[in-house]
Amino acid sequence: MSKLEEVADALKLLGDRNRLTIVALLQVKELCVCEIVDILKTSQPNISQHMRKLRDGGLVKESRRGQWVYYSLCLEDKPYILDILKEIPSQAALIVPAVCEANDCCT
Amino acid sequence: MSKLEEVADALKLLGDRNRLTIVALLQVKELCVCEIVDILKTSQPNISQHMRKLRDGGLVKESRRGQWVYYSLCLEDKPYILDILKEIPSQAALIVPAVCEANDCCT
DNA sequence: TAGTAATATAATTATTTGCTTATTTATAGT
DNA sequence: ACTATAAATAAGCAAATAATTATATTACTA
Repeated sequence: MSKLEEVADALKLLGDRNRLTIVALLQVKELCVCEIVDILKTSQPNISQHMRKLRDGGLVKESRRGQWVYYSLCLEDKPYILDILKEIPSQAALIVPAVCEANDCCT
Repeated sequence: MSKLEEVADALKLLGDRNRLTIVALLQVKELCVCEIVDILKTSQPNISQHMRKLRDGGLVKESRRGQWVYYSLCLEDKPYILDILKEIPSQAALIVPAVCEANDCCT
């Protein structure tokens, strides 16, 4: 696959409102699936499938800890994506620990 | 529309192999439709429709000169897109003036 | 080890998208 | 005015995509 195609594929991943929000959220801190579901107000399988696409595209990595799967950004080799994220206002305010306090998942 | 949605829409536009190539080509120089058709080896209506999307998304501007419509980049207010384009190898080699010499469109 | 919670996968559906073919509009040249 | 060329638009279609619902997997806990 050419470099251009690689970039196009990454941009296609980010060209979705939900996925771009997820990546922006992960810039604040790593999150578990349940918290992303809670923030984006959509179904758990929907988020699960978005996370798989982001993982297959090499944009995030996962780490299972107990019951929970935590996702974090993986953009060391993709500085242009960080430049894109700089353009987006911080999504930090969306992260409220309600679910996590109930679940004891994210500290 | 939120800033995030604006960025997502722009990235969706660029997340297509043909459109990303077109934008990369326009970084080299403005081009008329017939030359883009020739370079990308696809149909004229296909390119026309891609150009309309890029124009509606504010990424390119057009200028008609005689029979020909020339497109050029319009990215002053979108520096993050220039950062993306830096990631892509120059597509200059794709531009060969065969069609334009026959048509007298691009100098 | 039975039950529960978190996540993933499968199957399905509805929408969107990229492309094709056919037609129309716009401009130039005779 | 008539013809030719460039580009845009319209209509139709197949493939891709985002979402939903249902089910399976994994891990903790009592």
